[in-house]
Amino acid sequence: MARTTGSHSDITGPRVRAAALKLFARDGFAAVSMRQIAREVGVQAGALYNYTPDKQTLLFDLMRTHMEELLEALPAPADASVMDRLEEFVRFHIAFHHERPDAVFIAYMELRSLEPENFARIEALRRRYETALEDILAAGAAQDVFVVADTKITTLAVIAMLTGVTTWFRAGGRLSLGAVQDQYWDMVRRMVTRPPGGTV
Amino acid sequence: MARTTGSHSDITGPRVRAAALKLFARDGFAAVSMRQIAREVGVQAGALYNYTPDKQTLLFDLMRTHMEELLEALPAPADASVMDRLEEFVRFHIAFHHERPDAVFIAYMELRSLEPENFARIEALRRRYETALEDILAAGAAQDVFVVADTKITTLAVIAMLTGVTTWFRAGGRLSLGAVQDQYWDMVRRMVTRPPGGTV
DNA sequence: GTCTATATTCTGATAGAC
DNA sequence: GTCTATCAGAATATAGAC
Repeated sequence: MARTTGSHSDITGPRVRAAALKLFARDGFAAVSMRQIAREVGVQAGALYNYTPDKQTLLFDLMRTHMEELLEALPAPADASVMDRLEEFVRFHIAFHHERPDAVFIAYMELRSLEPENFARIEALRRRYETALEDILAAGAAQDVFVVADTKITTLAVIAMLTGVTTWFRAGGRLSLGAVQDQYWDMVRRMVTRPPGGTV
Repeated sequence: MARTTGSHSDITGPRVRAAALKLFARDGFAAVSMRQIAREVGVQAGALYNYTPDKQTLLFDLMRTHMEELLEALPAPADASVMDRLEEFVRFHIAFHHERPDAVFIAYMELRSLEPENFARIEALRRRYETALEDILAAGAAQDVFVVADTKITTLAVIAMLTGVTTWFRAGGRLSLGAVQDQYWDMVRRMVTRPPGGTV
């Protein structure tokens, strides 16, 4: 119970964010109190305010950091074929989201907990990510490599499908990450292409 | 402000559930207070407890009702072809969920707000629904009509993809409900089949 | 069946000692 | 930088009048 004195700013800051990430993901932003976060970190509630001006900003910073890391890690448009670029996107999305289940969960479950200004900023980052996929689909459609009736709808459909993986996939289960990536790539590929010789 | 006396049990009960459904969907279970629900209905907070023993039960009843209605409306296994049964499922899912965006949203956003026993009961209903789709896919795979590497994964992928529609589709927008159903059915069909003559 | 009033607990956030 | 103590308000739920 002690821990009465000492400087821990370099350590405590990340621990506050880690605790908030874990608890927000498990119970939801509104259901988690600052005291719960403090207890998880091992400090008193008042000490949290050395690391965030308020609870809302704590949530926003978690979401913004996640989206920025996602965009930074996203493979840049290469001069590879559209088929290879799509495959790369699918595998990237599954792998990246698998490594950060809590952040992913928060990023699209807690959008409604954001105040309007913060919501707009996160939404803008999310759209940039969607656009990366939409660009690939549009390029493939233009080249007649993909059969896509509506690139916007297909973008949303593919992302919804891929993000759903995080709700059930756990390492060490029946399937390896690679096997899951293989299967989803197979489904996405068939979804947007028509094999040579097809009659429909 | 009056409304001081009178019997309204037949009217007020449904209005309490409607208000809770709306507010839970918009702000989340934990973020909505009983006072807010009461204000929406036009009664005092204490009066709500004539219609629900507590807030948790109110949420549970909303979710259970939704899942039961979903299962009841689900087309029964017919002796139609597996292809027709799959198409029927896809169109049904989109149409049914489109009619009840609030209930759908709550049903899979607020699972974590349920106490363990209630969670188990809702989860059981959800699994029955998934099984209906999985049965169709398994039957189609057995008949070599569908190409499905893993029926469980494909089931989850299709449901995630279809449910995602509710996050963006609004009647009166760019696309009609029928057009959306057509496009999703096209994507799902390609996802699980290989056209005759395909070489891969 | 709804009201008013209230018990009890918890909330986010701040002040000041160390 | 963390603690203790506290403020002001809101939370769920209940009791009893009408």
